[in-house]
Amino acid sequence: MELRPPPKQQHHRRRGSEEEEEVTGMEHGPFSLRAGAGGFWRHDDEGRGGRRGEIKEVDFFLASRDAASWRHDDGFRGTHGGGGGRDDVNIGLDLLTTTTGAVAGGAAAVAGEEDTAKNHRKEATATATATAVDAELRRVVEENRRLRGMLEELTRSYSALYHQFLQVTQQNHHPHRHPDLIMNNNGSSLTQTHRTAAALNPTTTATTQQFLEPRASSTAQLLAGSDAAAASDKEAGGDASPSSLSNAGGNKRRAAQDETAPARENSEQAAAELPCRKPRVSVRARSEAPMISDGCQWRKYGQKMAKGNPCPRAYYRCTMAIGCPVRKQVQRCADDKTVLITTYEGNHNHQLPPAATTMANTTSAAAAMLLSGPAASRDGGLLGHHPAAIFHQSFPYASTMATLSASAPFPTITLDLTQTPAGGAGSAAGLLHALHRPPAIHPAAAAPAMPFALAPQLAMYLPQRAAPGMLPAATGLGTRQPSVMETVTAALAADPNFTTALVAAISSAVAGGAHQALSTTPRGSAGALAGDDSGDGNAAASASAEPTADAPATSGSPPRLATQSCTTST
DNA sequence: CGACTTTGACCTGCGC
DNA sequence: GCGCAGGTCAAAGTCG
Repeated sequence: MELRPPPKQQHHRRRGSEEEEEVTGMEHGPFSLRAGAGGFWRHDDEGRGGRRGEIKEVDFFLASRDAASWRHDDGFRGTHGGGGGRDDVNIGLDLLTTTTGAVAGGAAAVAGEEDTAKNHRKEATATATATAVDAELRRVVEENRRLRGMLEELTRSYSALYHQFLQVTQQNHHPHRHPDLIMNNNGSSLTQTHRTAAALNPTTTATTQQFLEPRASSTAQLLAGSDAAAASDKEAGGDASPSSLSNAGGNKRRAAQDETAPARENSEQAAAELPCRKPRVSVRARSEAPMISDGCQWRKYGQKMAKGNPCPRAYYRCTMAIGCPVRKQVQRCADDKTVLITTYEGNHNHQLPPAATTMANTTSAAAAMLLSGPAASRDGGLLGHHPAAIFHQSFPYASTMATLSASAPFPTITLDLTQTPAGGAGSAAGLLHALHRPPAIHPAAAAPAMPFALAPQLAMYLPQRAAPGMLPAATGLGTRQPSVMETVTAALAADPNFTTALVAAISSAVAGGAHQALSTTPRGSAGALAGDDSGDGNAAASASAEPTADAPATSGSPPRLATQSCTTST
């Protein structure tokens, strides 16, 4: 019998003062949980008469309307913020201007010496203020410079480790290389293999994953060999055997998957369908809320106590479409309970709402980045449009945030967004700087024949360019889609926490190609996804990047979308 | 009544 | 083969 925390159901169900108190406490957490900004959960609370006062989710992509009150609070942001179309100005300059105006007015109105002295004092005060602001600005810039240096060092270390990893992986898997892999390899390096293959055919992402999955290659070899049939039966859950029909759990799931692909034409397809081959993307974020809002609708189907962690792990299944295979696990970090670890597995078989798209793009792009390697972005040619390349071009700073674990049962890419540098604003500014270079992405987006089409998430940012097939609901809203910069700065304004800003920044600008590349499945749903790329764009356009009540994520949202809870005991 | 959460039971994979 | 841990199912309970 497994360990379980004391029953929390009653506590969860009966809204009491302590729950509200918890909410109150969360408002002071690193994530802004105020309802006024139109968070994803807010739609549910207000629109569906949900449980008031209950905050079970923190919106990762809270594009706060509070951005209207957005202000530069440091000089560096001001340096890069102007490109977002904002007219923000340096506070210090404002103060000076105001004071100067007061001086002029006073001089005109009063000629007395006392007033003159007073004006001199005011002027002196204004000068001192300007000096202080200037000094602060210099300090921030200097701190930013220092952090950049640290970041570059980290990046170098990461690259070195990554290449070591590639070498080790190549040594481990070369004897068991999949036939298709060999065909694609052409004697070139592992990295190059993936680069070329991925650029030519997104489906080869699955092939690349074989390098990352120790069991995968051996399985593929088994399936490709003379024992393919037997191995296939075994690996597929033995759905042909009578005994397995009565089995619950994994066999049923595999049987269900086999229903969608009754006849496997080759070993690659069979191997790729195995659940164990799905890579996972784990996002670590600091949050007091029990679950981050990623835009999708999730239904909790289980909760377990994981060994070595006092906090239970919750299992969620995507309910935005029937049969969507995507699942996620939510668990608090054992070491730091403020860190929420959300692990995604599988690929959506439906269009995603914008918020979900951003998260999917973020994780997928990070995964693509890691799968293809940091060197990929520096390549020209085919790889110039590889999602990883885009990710790198857009986020040269991001490589240090993501790690890949090949030791886990699943190839798991971890996006660690919990590490807030001391000069977070400086690093954020680096991202802002990166985001300020949209041409790195737009050309690829504009080319329909690219390995992946226009990133839907990005499409809505393109000026003068309506996403093809934009839903009337979107166009009818008449709301201006925020620019990348605005999204980032709005997030910064909504929540000074760096991780939040980071997520918003990455999510807003990562091209959808990465999503497509990684979401491509060998079953053909990939084709649907690829074909629906513009559909994603529709989805992205159908609702504003700001999840507001005006633009619900989906028309068919279950009533309790916002009240999904993860009862993580602490 | 439907949608959702909770939770005990069950299944599978893996290590010993 | 056994035990453990992870993952999932499905009945029961809850809520609007």
